[in-house]
Amino acid sequence: MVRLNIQQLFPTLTDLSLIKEIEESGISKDFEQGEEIIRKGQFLNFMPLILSGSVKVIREEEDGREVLLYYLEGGNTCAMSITCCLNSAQSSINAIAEDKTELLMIPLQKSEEWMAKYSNWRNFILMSYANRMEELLYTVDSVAFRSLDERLLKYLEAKAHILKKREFSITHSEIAKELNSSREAISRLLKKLENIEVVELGRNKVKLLN
DNA sequence: ACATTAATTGTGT
DNA sequence: ACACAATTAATGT
Repeated sequence: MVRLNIQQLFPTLTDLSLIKEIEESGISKDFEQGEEIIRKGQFLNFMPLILSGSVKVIREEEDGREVLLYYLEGGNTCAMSITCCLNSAQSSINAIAEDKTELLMIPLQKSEEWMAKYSNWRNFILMSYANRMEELLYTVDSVAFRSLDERLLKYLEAKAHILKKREFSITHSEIAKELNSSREAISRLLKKLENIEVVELGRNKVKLLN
């Protein structure tokens, strides 16, 4: 059943002997919602493939400020871990399970071995790297050029997409933290959105309408 | 059921 | 951004 998952989730991995190797050396690991997967400063000795659930990738400052970089879902891999693994550097980001999440940990040596051995694997890594880069550019310019209300709406939509839910239990200050804004600003914008009938609010609750 | 308290949200400056 | 008010949920009595 792992094989089925891998073929469905990672359609570019067609080489059967590669899939067999992945099955053999991948270690599956479960994370509960909210659990830390990778901490800033940690050394990585594996490459995580996401089988199910979703992961949010956060950039965090020492003073507690943070920005949401992007979400990863089933079929993705963490691009940061690639950079990190190549030069055995410390992680520069935090990754948190946004949902109940299942990962397949690929030992670093295996990944390197497969890079040389399977063009499938090499392309997969390259492509996911390129995709993440794209996502990242998108968030960079939304931070740089978009107003906070646009960002808030995008944030909610991205969250809805990733969690496959339109209603979240989250507080205004948690949202503010992820967008690196203030709680008051978010409260006020959310209320505007509520008046425009775009969202419905409650304590610990934001619901996207439409 | 009611009172107390803590957390979350609202508002004016 | 700050200070404080208001509201809501959780908990104890």
